[in-house]
Amino acid sequence: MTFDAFKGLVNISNEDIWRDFYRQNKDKIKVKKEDVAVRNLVKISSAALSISNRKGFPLMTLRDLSVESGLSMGALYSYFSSKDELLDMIQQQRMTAIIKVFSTHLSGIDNPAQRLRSAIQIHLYLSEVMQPWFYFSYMEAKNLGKDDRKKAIEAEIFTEGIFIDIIEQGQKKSLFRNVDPKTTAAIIKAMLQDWYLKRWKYESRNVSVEEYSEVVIDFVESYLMARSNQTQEEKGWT
Amino acid sequence: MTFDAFKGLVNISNEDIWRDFYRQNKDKIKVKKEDVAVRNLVKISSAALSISNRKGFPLMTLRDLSVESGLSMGALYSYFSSKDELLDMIQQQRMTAIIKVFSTHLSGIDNPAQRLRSAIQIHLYLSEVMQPWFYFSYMEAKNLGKDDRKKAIEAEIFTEGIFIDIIEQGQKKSLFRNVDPKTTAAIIKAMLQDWYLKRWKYESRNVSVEEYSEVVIDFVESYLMARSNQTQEEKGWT
DNA sequence: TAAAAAAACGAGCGCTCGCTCGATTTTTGT
DNA sequence: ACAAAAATCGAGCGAGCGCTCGTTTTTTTA
Repeated sequence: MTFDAFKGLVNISNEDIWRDFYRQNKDKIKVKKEDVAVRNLVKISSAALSISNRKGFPLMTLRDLSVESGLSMGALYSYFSSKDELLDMIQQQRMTAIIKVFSTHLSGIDNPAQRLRSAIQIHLYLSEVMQPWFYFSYMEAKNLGKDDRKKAIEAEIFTEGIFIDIIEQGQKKSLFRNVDPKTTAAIIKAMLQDWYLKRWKYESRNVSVEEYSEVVIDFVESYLMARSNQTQEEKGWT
Repeated sequence: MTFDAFKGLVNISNEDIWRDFYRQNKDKIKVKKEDVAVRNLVKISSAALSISNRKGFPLMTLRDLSVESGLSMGALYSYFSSKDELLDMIQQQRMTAIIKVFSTHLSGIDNPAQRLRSAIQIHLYLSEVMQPWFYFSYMEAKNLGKDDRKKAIEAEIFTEGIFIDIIEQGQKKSLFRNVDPKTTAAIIKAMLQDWYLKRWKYESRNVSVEEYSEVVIDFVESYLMARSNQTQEEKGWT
């Protein structure tokens, strides 16, 4: 699947995401009219992500946010009750989106090899569509309260778990060699994260998300398919 | 080389590092006696890294630092002239150490395959010895001023450049297949960084730095040695 | 051992932060 | 068109920040 095709499919518009959020949190949000609330939630989250990716969430002041979002201090506090709650809101939205997209796009793919390729591609494409959110969640994870830190770790474990399962399935069917599934999955995650953490690098080198995706898949397949009975002498490594 | 052997060899004690720093910055530091200055610089940097790794540098107050280091506010300002300068000091020290250790341990190794293994191992072992520094530098990079941000990017490019060179050498000698050296090096870096960024994960799974090192080397060798004329049908991937 | 030099001290300054709330503007219902 | 309801406004608050500097304590010198 090309990235453009994926983008059309998921169509995770900020508006949809925040409309859902608003409906689930009508009691907390002081603004009564849905359209007004959704419009401003989109403005607020966009501004918050933009500023945070520039200087980090702790250094973002609510006055910054007020200017960038075009809302007054008071108006901002109609949508959240503290700066920490704003942080929670953004984290929560990202995790919901990840789980939703993964379960949608992986269902029906049974072959472990194909499942692996798809999972890598989905993760990369998703992080490309929602780059600021991914970057934000990763970099600000340690500023969360302990409840939310636990949630962030669960999210890390969730996506890693997808890869662990796939690798174990492939090993059971003797498609992959017997490497440690957990460490392998951890390394795959590291590769996927680099895409949104070092975007400046790949952008300056004109590496597209499709190209990066191919390299990662090739990397992982090479590792999982390497002939384990091949000695180092045969490889010419010594 | 085992990790313990490496640890004995480098012996980068905080004291040595800060003694060098003190001698190079006598003019800026108000304390005249070397032993007193070095002792306190060690205390300050240790405390700063400890607090920062807990809550991040921006959220660390100088009162926190005062309590944890055992020095008064005034005493702290005998060693640096602003919180930003403290950040610079720590960054600067890390980069000096990296360059020093790499050039020492890679000189004399000519075979690209062996050089690759050594470079991976050195990077992992070094980040293990200096974990708080590595973690700190990575996470606080975007809070630097633009001059120092440039330095941080240069450091990223420096280590990546080591791997790019090795890969190109290996390709020239036809030991490695013709993959893109830059993207490959970037992915190797991502693997190496995961070790110090997600230490909690590997610790809880009882993965040692030696074990992780073996997996990364295996991963990278598999990729660089994969037979490019092998079709997907042969691999059984379809 | 007492004067001088060095180091450490910490209350307090000016400032910015997160957040509040009475005043004001905009939208809605009739 | 106008009153009621909803939404927005932004000056101002107390807390806590980075940082200073007159004072005190410790160490060195002779």
